[in-house]
Amino acid sequence: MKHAIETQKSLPDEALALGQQLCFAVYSVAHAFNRTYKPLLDRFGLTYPQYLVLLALWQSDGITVKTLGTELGLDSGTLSPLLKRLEAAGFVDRTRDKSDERQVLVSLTDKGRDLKSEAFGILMEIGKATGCSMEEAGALRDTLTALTHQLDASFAGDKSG
Amino acid sequence: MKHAIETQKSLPDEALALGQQLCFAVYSVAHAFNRTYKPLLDRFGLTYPQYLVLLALWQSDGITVKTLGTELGLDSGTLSPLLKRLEAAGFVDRTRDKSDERQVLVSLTDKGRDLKSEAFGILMEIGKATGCSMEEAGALRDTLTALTHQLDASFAGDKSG
DNA sequence: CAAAATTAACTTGTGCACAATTTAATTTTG
DNA sequence: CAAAATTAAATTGTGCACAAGTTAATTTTG
Repeated sequence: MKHAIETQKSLPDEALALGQQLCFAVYSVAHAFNRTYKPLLDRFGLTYPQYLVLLALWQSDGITVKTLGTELGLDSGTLSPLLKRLEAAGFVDRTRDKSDERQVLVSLTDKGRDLKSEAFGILMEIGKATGCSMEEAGALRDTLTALTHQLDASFAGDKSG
Repeated sequence: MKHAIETQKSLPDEALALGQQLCFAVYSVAHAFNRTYKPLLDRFGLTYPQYLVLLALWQSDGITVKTLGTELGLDSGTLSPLLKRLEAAGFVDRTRDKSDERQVLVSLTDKGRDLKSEAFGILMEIGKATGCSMEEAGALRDTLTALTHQLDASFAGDKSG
């Protein structure tokens, strides 16, 4: 009697297959990117999330942990220990904001700034590994960004409405 | 000599912006899916990776840890503790394979099998949250799956050649 | 202005994810 | 057939990711 007369419209069994799921395709490609980045970042002693933090800082140095978190979609529970490790490795400095002692300003050291020139090389390697043209990559990126916003909106919608 | 003559073409600074990166779009949508699944899975006391394991088992019950790992792209270092938790929660059983004592067979309990009927509802909720038609979702899934294979192939290619 | 509410960062605890190592079983080879 | 190589799981150690709770600074309000 288990899955019974079931779902009427009766989604076929294969609808549940891993290979059918968009979420699993996303999950898998995220891991694949991680694997691809790893050897490139290992040379600098960086993890992928640490590299994302540097990408953010190369665009706007000296921002708060909060701002960094907003850009990356991470909270301080993730960022605090990560930034400590980046500081220990000599890539960033963390200083209390004099005008608001609650905040901590994250800024690049010389070592952190210097690494930026290497990032262009990493970018090219990754671009090559994807096998995508700039246009394809850009289109896919925009599709995924839109999907992220759609999912976040649905999520927020569930809480209130 | 690596990427050598290189930056000649001189990628502009904005090429490094987070919003420009395909990898960051992937990273972000993966987290967005996680957030969307969380309230749906919390009701059953499941995490998202645990749910993926059940999806695999609903298609083919009684497989080895190794086979499960191949399907999910995970190793025993991740799966062993995860499966222990799934067993403790009563969703699966783990038994040594009599014909090859190295292997452990993972099979669904009644409780684990029963949960399958709920999965169709989760599928629908997620589908709704993505705001995609079946066709759009399928096309995006196929694009991402192809990209995963491309990245894995580049990765493997780096090690040998 | 003082009490209450809010905010930013940090801390604690749980659960992936993965590299590296260990242990035990099986297979290959000499 | 025994030694060597391989294989499957599990274990250990590091680093995210996130919920929940803490602390200290700031802002809001009565």
